[in-house]
Amino acid sequence: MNIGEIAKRSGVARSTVSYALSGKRPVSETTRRRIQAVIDELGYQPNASAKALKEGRTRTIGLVIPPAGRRLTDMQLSFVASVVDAAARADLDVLLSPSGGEHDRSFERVVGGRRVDGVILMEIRLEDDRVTRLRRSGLPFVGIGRTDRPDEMSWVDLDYETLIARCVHHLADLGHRHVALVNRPGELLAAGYGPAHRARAGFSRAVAERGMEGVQACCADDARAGVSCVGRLLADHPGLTAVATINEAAMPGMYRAIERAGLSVPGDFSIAGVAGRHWAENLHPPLTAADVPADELGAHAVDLLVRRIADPAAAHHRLLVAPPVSLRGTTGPARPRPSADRG
Amino acid sequence: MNIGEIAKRSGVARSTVSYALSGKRPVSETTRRRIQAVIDELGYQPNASAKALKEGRTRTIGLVIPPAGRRLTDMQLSFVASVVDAAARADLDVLLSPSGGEHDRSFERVVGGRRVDGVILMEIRLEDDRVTRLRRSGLPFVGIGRTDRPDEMSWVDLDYETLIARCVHHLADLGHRHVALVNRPGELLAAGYGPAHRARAGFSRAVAERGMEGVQACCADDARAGVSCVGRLLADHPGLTAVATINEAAMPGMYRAIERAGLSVPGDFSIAGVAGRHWAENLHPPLTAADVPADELGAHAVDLLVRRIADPAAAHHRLLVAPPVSLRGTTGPARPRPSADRG
DNA sequence: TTGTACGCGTTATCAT
DNA sequence: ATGATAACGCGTACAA
Repeated sequence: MNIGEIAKRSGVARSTVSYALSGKRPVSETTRRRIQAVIDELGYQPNASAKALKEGRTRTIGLVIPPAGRRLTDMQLSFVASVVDAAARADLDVLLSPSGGEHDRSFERVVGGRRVDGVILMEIRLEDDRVTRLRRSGLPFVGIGRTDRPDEMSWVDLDYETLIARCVHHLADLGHRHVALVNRPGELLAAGYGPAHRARAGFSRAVAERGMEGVQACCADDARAGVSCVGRLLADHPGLTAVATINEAAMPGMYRAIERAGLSVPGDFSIAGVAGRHWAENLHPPLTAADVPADELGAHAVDLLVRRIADPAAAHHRLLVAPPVSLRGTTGPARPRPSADRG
Repeated sequence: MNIGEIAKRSGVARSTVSYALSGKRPVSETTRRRIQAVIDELGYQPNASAKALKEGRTRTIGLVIPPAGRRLTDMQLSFVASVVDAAARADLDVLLSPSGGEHDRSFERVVGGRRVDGVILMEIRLEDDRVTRLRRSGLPFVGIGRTDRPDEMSWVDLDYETLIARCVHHLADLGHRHVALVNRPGELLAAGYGPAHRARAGFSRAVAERGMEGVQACCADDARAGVSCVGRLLADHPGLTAVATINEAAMPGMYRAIERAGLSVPGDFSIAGVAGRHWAENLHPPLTAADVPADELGAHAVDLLVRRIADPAAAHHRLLVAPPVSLRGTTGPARPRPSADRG
């Protein structure tokens, strides 16, 4: 079913069908209705490829997500969901590209083949080849996250530095003197993943400001790693009474390790973190955490991208959010650990 | 950068460039290298729309996911992730369409505009307009889930009926005499959502076979609903000692309700369910559940779809899986409930 | 190897 | 207001 067929059956010219659909030239009501009747009958829809080829835009955006194999965290999934929803509201389709590096085939197809009008990039590193590649390509893009040159691109991001600092201050206010940061995986930190670095910085700063003792640990993104990571922290630091963390996926394991050590939360040990609201609420007990507004962030990213597509030369926009810490069930006054002789 | 430009700079015809890239006609090694040099220098990649227009295929598959607003369950997200990964391995891109009904704009764009070579459909209902629409369109498609006419399409699915029956039998073996089924939301059941209906059937059958007393409840897909649903079940049925469930998202709430009733798991009360392995393991205590192999199912769906695209006339294929129940920490011998006078 | 028609929708032009 | 015609976007594949 193509436009020529519709024209033939309606007894009009191809161009008339096109104009009837686009309204870019007046078409009499009678012919318009006749054409529409045929279209409805045959269920015609213009070929998206032909349209894209002619118009030079695809009405599709690319969403670059962390690559295969690695399991996405709840927060990342929330971003994906919110981007897809926001795009659908703007009548944009979303093409997913699970790509980590610049030379990923999927990434190259999406960026190089003009399959999309713009790209939303997730899990950005401080230095990121994909950002370089996208800038070189001239394709509009928006980061969920940012590089170490934040003024050179549009982005939305969480202020992990502030958030972790707030967690530490909250714990300090409760009397905790010895806290740990459970960070994202060491590979990510080594690869220059921004949130991991910024969480570090915020933690170090806050700990110094409050004259506390702080330890940092990296932890893989899963429950098992959370168990061993916190298990080790508890064993190595008898004075430790609290943990701050940005590692969502490890949280269930962290709870387990604390329980296995014979400690209760929040009676003997406190946890504060950064997580999506649902995730924090589903933990048991519910986690005191800065609630990440993934929905708004994703929607905002789409919004920025749509604007950038409309005017690629416009100034860059940024949005850095630092949601407040919601007090739930996992932080309480510091109490020396039962088996801790020193600390 | 288009193929004409490459041809000009290489001093050859456009078609020669095309043949040099596709290898569908011999091109002398010297010219091939000259062309390649120009391509590398300019970073040329063929325009995907033009290619799709000419070839009649997009090398893209559509993935229809549950629509906006409703939060996707962990299992649904696992399906999405596995489909995207499997597609990437096959060098296929994935276009996401968050659509519930047939008249969804996004759905129509994807199906009607020939934007994709095939479609994977999630959360299928026993009678599903989208299936009708897809069949009418002639576009190859594969279901993750199936309608009540399972022989008319290709699909992969979980055998919820068997799985829930197994959970019930497991509970019966442990001496439980009075169990409840916590199903998916009532709207889904009313809308004819297959898994909800099949879970019902499996539950009723197994309960009858073992001469048990069974109650059924629908529950929204979130923890809060889980709390109130199980809270009500516990209050209304003093003899109840176990729950079987397919409602992942409600599970954390179910745990909470049981705890609030002063019962321990699995000492006083047992839970068995159907869930992704990660989800089951992350619960506290880890859930005894049939571990849904979402990765394999998603990959298999992509595989079926690829085959269907290659040969749309081929016979339909199906895959019904019933993974075994992994015993974890939530089921134990039946024990009359502390406050239960009758039972 | 080259020239060219084709896939399909859009839009400008000239004419009615 | 509408028709007829053709150019265009870009890659592919057949005939020459």
